[in-house]
Amino acid sequence: MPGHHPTRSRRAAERKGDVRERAILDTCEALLAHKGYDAMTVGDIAQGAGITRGALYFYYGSKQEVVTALVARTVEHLWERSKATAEADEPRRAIAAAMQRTVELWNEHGLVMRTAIDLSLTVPEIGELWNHTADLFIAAITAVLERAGIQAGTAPDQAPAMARALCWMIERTFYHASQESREKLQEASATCEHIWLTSAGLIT
Amino acid sequence: MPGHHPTRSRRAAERKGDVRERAILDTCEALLAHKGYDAMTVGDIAQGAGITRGALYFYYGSKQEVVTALVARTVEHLWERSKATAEADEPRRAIAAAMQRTVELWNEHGLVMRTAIDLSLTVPEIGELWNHTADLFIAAITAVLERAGIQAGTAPDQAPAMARALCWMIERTFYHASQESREKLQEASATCEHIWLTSAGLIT
DNA sequence: ATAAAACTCGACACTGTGTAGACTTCTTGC
DNA sequence: GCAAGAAGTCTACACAGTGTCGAGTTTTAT
Repeated sequence: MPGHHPTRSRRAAERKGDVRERAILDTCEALLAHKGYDAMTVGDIAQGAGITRGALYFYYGSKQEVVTALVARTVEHLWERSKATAEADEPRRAIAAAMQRTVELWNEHGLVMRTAIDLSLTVPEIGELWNHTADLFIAAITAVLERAGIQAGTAPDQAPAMARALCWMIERTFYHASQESREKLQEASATCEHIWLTSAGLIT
Repeated sequence: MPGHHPTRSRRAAERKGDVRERAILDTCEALLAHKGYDAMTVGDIAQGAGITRGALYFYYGSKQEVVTALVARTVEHLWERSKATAEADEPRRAIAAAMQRTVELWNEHGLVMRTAIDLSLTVPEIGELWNHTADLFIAAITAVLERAGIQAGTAPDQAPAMARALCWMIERTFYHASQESREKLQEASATCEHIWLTSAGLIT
């Protein structure tokens, strides 16, 4: 998204602009925390990053672009973190592990994730980013369900459709719980895990 | 929310202002459909309702107030519609009925409901309206779960917590599906119903 | 018929956005 | 070590949308 770096030479580690870019994103994240997206102006971001509005527009073309970059940075971290999924595990264990990892992700990045969800509709690029992320999770859930004996297929009571619904359940439940406290998040996780297990036929 | 009607006499059926108010809300709903909340300006709304911006501010203090009123109108309709719930029915039948009714609600009011959800965070009044609505649904789901034999209590695998998660699952799944098509909505409904039944222990 | 209310309008001040152009500071090839 | 150009920074401006004000017009009740 940073628009103006046509040729970045091979050894110029840490240009001044890279530091600024990071400062902008960090400031944006901080502001998001106590002002919220709407209240936060690009002037605020610039000031927080120690530059003027004009200078900020050198790096990002708009407020939306800044936030999009922030979401992209975070989401990238999510993927990184989730790549190491113990896919080949026994279903019950896989589910527990997945839920635990998700709790950690929301504890660390809840704020940005909530913002991403909120802006999915209005900022198409963020929507795409978030949908892609959701699809990864849905695929993972589908895999576990199938390994637990749920039929693969496109009917509403078969693995992919159920995985989609379960994914949205987790997203939404965590979205709300992460606004409250870490304890609520942990409880919410237990509830979601229970429903997931039941749906997979792993609890009578 | 219409701020300036200190005394409305008892028989004055259909003041001019009432008609305007309705026109404003209708226009707002229409604009929401093809422009979206952000793109829609209060000038647009006023123009659509056949008055000037200045006149609109006589009825509503801001764009947010207009949309809040629209959401309130719709949500009131939801409650109306849901009061007639066949609470005393056999669980399986109650679940099927509830899901069918929910599909109808989303078919009719999907747009406003989606907007309400999107604005829940940024507009506290809408958030409250929507949370209250959700609580009604959660209570209804809890009742069904308990009648199906799920323990009442506050633990993560007991009725209220599960009802909450199921409610968010339905909300989110319908939110996405209603953006696509009526067919998707129907399928999504089937999936949610299946998970609900399973969680209630009504499907092996 | 008249006074109060309900209602309407155009003009204004303010805030935030995004752009233009001039200026300074780094980098790099020679 | 020194030009040339890329990278970075700034002030000033034009513009769009919001919300307010005060002066008017219409409706309603008496």
